[in-house]
Amino acid sequence: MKNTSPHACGAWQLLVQFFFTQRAHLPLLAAELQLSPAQCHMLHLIEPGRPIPMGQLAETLACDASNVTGLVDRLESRGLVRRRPSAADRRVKVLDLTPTGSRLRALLLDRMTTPPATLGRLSVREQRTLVRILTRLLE
Amino acid sequence: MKNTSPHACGAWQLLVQFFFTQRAHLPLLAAELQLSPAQCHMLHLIEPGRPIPMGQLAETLACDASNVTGLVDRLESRGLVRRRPSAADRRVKVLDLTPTGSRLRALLLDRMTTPPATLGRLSVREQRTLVRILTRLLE
DNA sequence: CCTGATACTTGATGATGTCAACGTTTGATT
DNA sequence: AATCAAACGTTGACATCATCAAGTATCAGG
Repeated sequence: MKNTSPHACGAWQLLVQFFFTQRAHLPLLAAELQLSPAQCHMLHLIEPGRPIPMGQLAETLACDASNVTGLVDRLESRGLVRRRPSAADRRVKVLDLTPTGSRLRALLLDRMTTPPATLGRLSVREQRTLVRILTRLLE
Repeated sequence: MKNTSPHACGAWQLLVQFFFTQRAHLPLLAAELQLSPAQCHMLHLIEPGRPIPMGQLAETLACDASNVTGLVDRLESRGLVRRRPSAADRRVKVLDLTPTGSRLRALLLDRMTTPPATLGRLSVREQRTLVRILTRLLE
């Protein structure tokens, strides 16, 4: 099958390599913002002005719902997030960023998406190619 | 500065996106092998036949040394890893995979590096380009 | 109404991760 | 040679992350 061509495997291995590298860097980056890696992941998923049900977070994180409860408890106690009952279904609670949370999220994304020096080694043309390919890859 | 060109930022944002997606998938993949995400990370770092000091693992994982102690305790109690005193320096303990650990690691890497269907959407030429670019990116 | 399913919470438990303190070993200084 | 500071790994205390089982409240269909 075409998915297991040598080049496809090689590319994916490199992406996995990248994943583990980032996984090791995240705790350091998170600590600078007084956050844990899990909280960074949460903050990344809650877009400002786009309230999201807790259940959907649990599904995206592929974790138990009770885990989300605890994570939101801590984020809420720090004033980063608000819990609101949904108007449509009073079982679901919808999360939204507070202004503080929104600012912290922006800071986090800024730190995370500031490209490392190694990206400067690519030509602009290669950078554009990389964007095009990754876009197709991630849908 | 050239690092913050729009294309470089865009590319890095996509890679961060990829990172969080994988971060959500890892627990599921790990559970199939009766491992935790952290244990997967450890196993990924210990190459068969290449003993590695615990301190080096702590540095690569950017975590406290005592954390490595606990992780290795569990891996060792499951017979995946061996602790040996280093001949050169009796303070350091060197880790090596057992045959069982080596097999499990191979299984893990196989699952992780099996490219998803979306990679099939790229042409072979694009796959090759991706490999070339990522290689430069990750050193 | 019931009844079952869904959404979230709670409590118990284990794994992950940090910090401070400790014992051992090492290397350099004196 | 004796000492002393630094390095390596371990231990214990503690917070967080994560799962499971059980519970409460709400919804939707019969």
